[in-house]
Amino acid sequence: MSRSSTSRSAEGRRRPPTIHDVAREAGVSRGTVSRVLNGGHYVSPAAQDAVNAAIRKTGYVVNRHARSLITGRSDSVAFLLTEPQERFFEDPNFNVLLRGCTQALADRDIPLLLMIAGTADERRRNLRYIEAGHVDGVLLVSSHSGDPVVTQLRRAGVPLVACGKPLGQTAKVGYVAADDRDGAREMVRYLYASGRRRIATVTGPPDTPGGVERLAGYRETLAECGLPADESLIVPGDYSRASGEAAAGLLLERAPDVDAVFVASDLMAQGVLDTLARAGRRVPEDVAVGGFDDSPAAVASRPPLTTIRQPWDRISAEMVRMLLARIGGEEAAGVILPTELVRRESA
Amino acid sequence: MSRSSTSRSAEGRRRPPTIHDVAREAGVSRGTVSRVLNGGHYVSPAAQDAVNAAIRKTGYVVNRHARSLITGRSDSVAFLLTEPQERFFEDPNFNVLLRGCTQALADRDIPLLLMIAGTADERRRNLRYIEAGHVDGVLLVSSHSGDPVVTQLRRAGVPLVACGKPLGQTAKVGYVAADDRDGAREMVRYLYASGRRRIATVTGPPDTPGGVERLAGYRETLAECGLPADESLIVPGDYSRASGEAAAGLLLERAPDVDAVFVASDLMAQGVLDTLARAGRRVPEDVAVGGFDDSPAAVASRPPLTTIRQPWDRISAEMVRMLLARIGGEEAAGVILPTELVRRESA
DNA sequence: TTCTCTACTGTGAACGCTCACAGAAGCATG
DNA sequence: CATGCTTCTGTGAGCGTTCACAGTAGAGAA
Repeated sequence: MSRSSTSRSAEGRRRPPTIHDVAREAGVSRGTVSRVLNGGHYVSPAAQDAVNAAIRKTGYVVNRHARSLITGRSDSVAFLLTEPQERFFEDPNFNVLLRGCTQALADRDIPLLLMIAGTADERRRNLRYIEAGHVDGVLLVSSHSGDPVVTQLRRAGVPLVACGKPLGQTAKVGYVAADDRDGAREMVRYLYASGRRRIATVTGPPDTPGGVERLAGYRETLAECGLPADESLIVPGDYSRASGEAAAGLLLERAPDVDAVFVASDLMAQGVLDTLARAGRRVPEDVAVGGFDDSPAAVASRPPLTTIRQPWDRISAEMVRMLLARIGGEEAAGVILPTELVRRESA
Repeated sequence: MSRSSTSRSAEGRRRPPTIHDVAREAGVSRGTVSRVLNGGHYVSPAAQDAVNAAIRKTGYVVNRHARSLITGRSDSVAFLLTEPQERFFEDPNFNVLLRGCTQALADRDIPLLLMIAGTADERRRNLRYIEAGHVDGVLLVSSHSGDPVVTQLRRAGVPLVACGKPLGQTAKVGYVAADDRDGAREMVRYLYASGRRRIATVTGPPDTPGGVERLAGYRETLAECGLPADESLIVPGDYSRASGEAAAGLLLERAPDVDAVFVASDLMAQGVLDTLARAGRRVPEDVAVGGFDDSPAAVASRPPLTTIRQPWDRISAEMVRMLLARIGGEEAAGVILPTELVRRESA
């Protein structure tokens, strides 16, 4: 009555081989095959070889559903993107990050589930999915602080690693971030060293780590260099190109004698360049412009942007490493990675 | 010996409720709960309500591993990206596509697994994963033709929907594409209608659908309009900005009297604009420039680019719809969606 | 010899679900 | 009153794996 060994239906996919087929082929029991599959401890070399040969011969691939059912692990992780919907997708940094994480996970044979939770409804749905244990951990990319997702996932006990230092409760939340403050310091120091004395800044939103830390670095360095703290030189932005344009306009009005601008993102810096060009200021002769991110836009802009490189490849690799460690039971920790000044023509 | 009902460990996650817990809570059997979960056929209204209440009360979420183990379906699909590694991630079109697919799938509560197969090794690994039945279908984004992945997935009988018409064997492969040829036609017609008579083109690679079809549309329209077919007006590109710059340089050399260029991608069009600006040609007064894609770059470029909009939102929605239909047993089909001319300042 | 220890192997029993089937109840038809 | 149909419900089996446990064989020690 039951189907014959290695049966296949006439049309369609053949029934994939099970651990049982492999065991029969190798002349051992299911248990031994399972042991080979899971590290090969307490397996004789002969059995080991027989099983491996049988796996090759049958084309066996483990059924992850069956495995997950019993182990309680899913061997997959979520890449969860919350908040500002399409914003992230336009951000070149995000691409690099997603790509890096996918790669790092693939190396460990772990699939990545991409989740986008723009609306509250999507957030609820994704949260339910995650809390149901369908993934072992979450890589969280959330721009703004006070994200309710963080709190909920923490409460549910789901291993979590965030990109960028969460501004609120950081306990029990692992994170990997670039050294925003030090990057800002380096840029402002560089502008100062090249002779600039009226150094302005265009900031990011005050509820993002980058908005806070880069501004802090700017302030510290001015003080270090003995320059006066002039609030009219500090203009807020929201990371968008348009806000960079507007900020530069405001700046030229308030402080026409400005000779350098440290802009908290490359995208905004492009807007600043546009406004400066329209106002007839030459870059870098009249005004030096420094960006942040080293996005592709930095190379494409005219003139090419001197900027601070964020080590996205290292960030993604570290996020994955940390998440897997957390899944393995390790405690939460924070890692801050160094940035690097990239000199181009704008400063 | 066994754990008490709804047991929870002191620390860590509590044991999630099973279908059994729900059944007990609702005073019905597992079977009835299962029926409610799967459409509610042959369930009395009273039982229906009791089960739904019990689900809410217990916070039950179906264990997809257990379900998949028996149904043989995984209720997840792969988004498979093959070939040119980071190229795609720099392409804004790709972002929109990925986002659209994630969204469309999320609406149906189906997770998307992101797979990147740049190297042959990654291709092999991902293929093994897919063929093992870990996903129900594949959304394939592959730029170049003759992709071995297509053949292998077809042979394995995995439901497959490609983005863009596969140039090779199209039988049994579903695809969704923009109407490249008609888009090109519309642009060239528009250039002609605005009085241009020396209309050049910068093409995409000849092994991509966009490279072939957009060129064909260009040729057809010139003939229609009674303009001579002048091969010196056709310059090859590879979709990159740099290749656009180079192509425009070559073009100005070969045909200095050119008064319009239809460029097969916005990115290349930006390169063309750069070269034209350096050569002192005004756009659109001296030379009109038309792009293709309507990427964010089209708005950002100076002057803003007249271009052909690809309906990425509809493409992604249709890809998902078609894939699910194929998983449901429907035959492969091809869908071609209309493009749209977007008038800005460059033409 | 006998015992213990180690290295290895096989065997049920789960994991949480769906599916097929059997059966019960209600109602109309012969 | 039996028969059939429809609607609904519960039950046992089994999906493919891992895990705990029981067992075997061989080596070395007493």
